[in-house]
Amino acid sequence: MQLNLPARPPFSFSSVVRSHGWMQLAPFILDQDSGDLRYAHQLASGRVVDLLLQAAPGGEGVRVKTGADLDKAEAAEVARKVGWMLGLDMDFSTFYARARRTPKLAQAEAEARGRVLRSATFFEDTVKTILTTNTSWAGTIRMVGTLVEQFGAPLPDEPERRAFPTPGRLAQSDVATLRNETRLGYRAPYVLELAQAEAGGELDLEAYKTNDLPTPELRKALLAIKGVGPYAAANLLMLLGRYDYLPVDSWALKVVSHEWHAGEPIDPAEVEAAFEDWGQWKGLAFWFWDWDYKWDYKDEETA
DNA sequence: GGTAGACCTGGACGC
DNA sequence: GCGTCCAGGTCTACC
Repeated sequence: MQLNLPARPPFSFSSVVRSHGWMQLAPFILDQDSGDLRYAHQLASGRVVDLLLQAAPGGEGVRVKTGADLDKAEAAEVARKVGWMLGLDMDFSTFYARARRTPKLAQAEAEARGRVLRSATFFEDTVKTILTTNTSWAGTIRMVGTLVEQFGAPLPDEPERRAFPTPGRLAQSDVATLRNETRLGYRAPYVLELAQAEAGGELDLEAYKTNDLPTPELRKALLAIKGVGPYAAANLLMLLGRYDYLPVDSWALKVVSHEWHAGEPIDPAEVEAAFEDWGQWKGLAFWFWDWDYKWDYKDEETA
């Protein structure tokens, strides 16, 4: 079965996929040669499907292929989820108008930068974000991979590949297993607590995708999640399309320091100050800035 | 409100 | 091979 989904121009499938490191995290698999992205996903019905995402001919959208025969409701769910993951209808025209006048962002529109790859559910993105904190990128890849391997539902025709675990499945686990076998370390209780809250209905992360709370209030709600601090909240807000806060981590301190402070140690306030006048586009300007300092997470992975 | 120390893991390094 | 140190954000207790 095949779906062709249009995107608001400008759109580049490759730009979205390579917007950050998510395509290296299970259950995503990126084919480096073709640029195609595979994603195992468990639908609301419980069925696990393999989605092959690729640039549509002409580059104006995305083509979704799956070996599964989807009924009407399942096809609509896949279209909705993929639309969210790739931000197909997002509009960056205001950002581009400003970026055109900024040499370090001059290519943003031509390269269709702005969209960042997201997981199918905000629960998945929240867990993944917690697993990026206080560890190396290789550690994040390992933890997410093990979590999917141990708790994800398998694809019927390819059982070694699994979907990201549902909150309900993770909620049935326990801290000792997550800590010692999944090797999440001290993050184990955070992930378990999050899964239990989501599965029990005390939390509805999926609703965060569409709610219209002012960003500071949404941030406050995210900060109330154990394991989510200022960096993780800003990262999650970016994934929700809110760019008013910067995800200041050690990488941010490094690139800003080399860009404007001759490599001298700086504090988070100086990172914020560097992008203060970008207002609601702060996060995007920061994320797609053409830094002088070229180190990024990929260096660590291939080191 | 600000700060110090603890939390885990894996990699680098010295022996 | 073993032990030690360090980097990576967040939480909690304390001032």
